[in-house]
Amino acid sequence: MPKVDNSISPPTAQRTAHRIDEAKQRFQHFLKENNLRQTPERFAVLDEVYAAGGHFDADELHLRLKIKGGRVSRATVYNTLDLLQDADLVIRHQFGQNQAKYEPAFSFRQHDHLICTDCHEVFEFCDPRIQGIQEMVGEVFRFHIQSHSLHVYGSCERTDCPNRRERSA
Amino acid sequence: MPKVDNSISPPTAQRTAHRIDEAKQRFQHFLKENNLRQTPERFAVLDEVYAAGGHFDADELHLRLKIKGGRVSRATVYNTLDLLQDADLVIRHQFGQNQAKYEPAFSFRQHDHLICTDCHEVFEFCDPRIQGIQEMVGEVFRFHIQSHSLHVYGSCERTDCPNRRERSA
DNA sequence: TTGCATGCAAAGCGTTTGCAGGAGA
DNA sequence: TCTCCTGCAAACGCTTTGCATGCAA
Repeated sequence: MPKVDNSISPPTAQRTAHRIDEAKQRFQHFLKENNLRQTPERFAVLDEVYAAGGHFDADELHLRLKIKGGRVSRATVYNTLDLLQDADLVIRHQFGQNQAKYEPAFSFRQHDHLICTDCHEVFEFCDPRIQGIQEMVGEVFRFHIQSHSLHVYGSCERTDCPNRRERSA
Repeated sequence: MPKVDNSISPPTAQRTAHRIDEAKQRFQHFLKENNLRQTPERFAVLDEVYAAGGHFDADELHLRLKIKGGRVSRATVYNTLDLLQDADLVIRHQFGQNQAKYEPAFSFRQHDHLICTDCHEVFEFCDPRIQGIQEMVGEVFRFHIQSHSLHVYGSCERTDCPNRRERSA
């Protein structure tokens, strides 16, 4: 019986809306705390981050904002993503060379990533043992541990795997 | 009693020499196999990679080669590092945004990395539990697992920690 | 002799920065 | 009003590419 858990359920529309509200409040609070301005651009970025949910990169986000009619510049997208990181509202992952991705931080729980080397699709999993490893490393090296990133790379075994679709591309 | 192991012993001069020989043979074999040319530049890069040992980035390596009087271009350094990766003679790690580092692959054993967020120094550790996690993730998602990277980030607890020296820089 | 490998410099890519204009507070 | 924030474009750092020359086979 594997301890690895891949039962991260997808969000319902209701839960998504609630998450956005929660995130918005937290961002407002963060901006006020730090004497930063509440601009429409910043909230547009936050909305888009939480509306879409999954993993995305900065340029994807910029494009989505453009399509929705907003006129938020690339610089502002990057700037706001930094703020959201500081506010613990998004997490940044470096999946490889020139493959930085972000995801909303109000996730259902802490998780790690499995990346398909064929199509770069990202899956999530949880394993409680990682917490233990992290704690022990901190003890042994006398480090104050802030975070970890575990990326497992591989390719799907099933020939009909949907994430093979982009293989030829 | 922690299972985490940080007893990776440093190489002796003798062992280093042996490792270089082994690596050189393997590289020769690899080049022949793939109908690639055995150029002095390629072996100069290999030598320098194994002579220094630890983690390094492409530009550091290029600089070291320049200092030693060689005239290997940046392009060739990158090209050769790619070949060495294909030959399983170096491993590339992406420790963060614009922080790609390489290390010789004939290491003493498989290990993961602890990165100081103050000075970016990299420490190595081993934990057998990671192997188990990797296998289970492969099973659950039906993936053929190729590799993993576990990076733990934190800062040292001791005020006299040597890796704080660059903190002000 | 043949064509792969090299050095150089220019281009590429994602990200950051500088600056003038615009809008929160 | 007074800054901070924004958009734009140019700069940035690392890496890759194009092209003429050089050298391994």
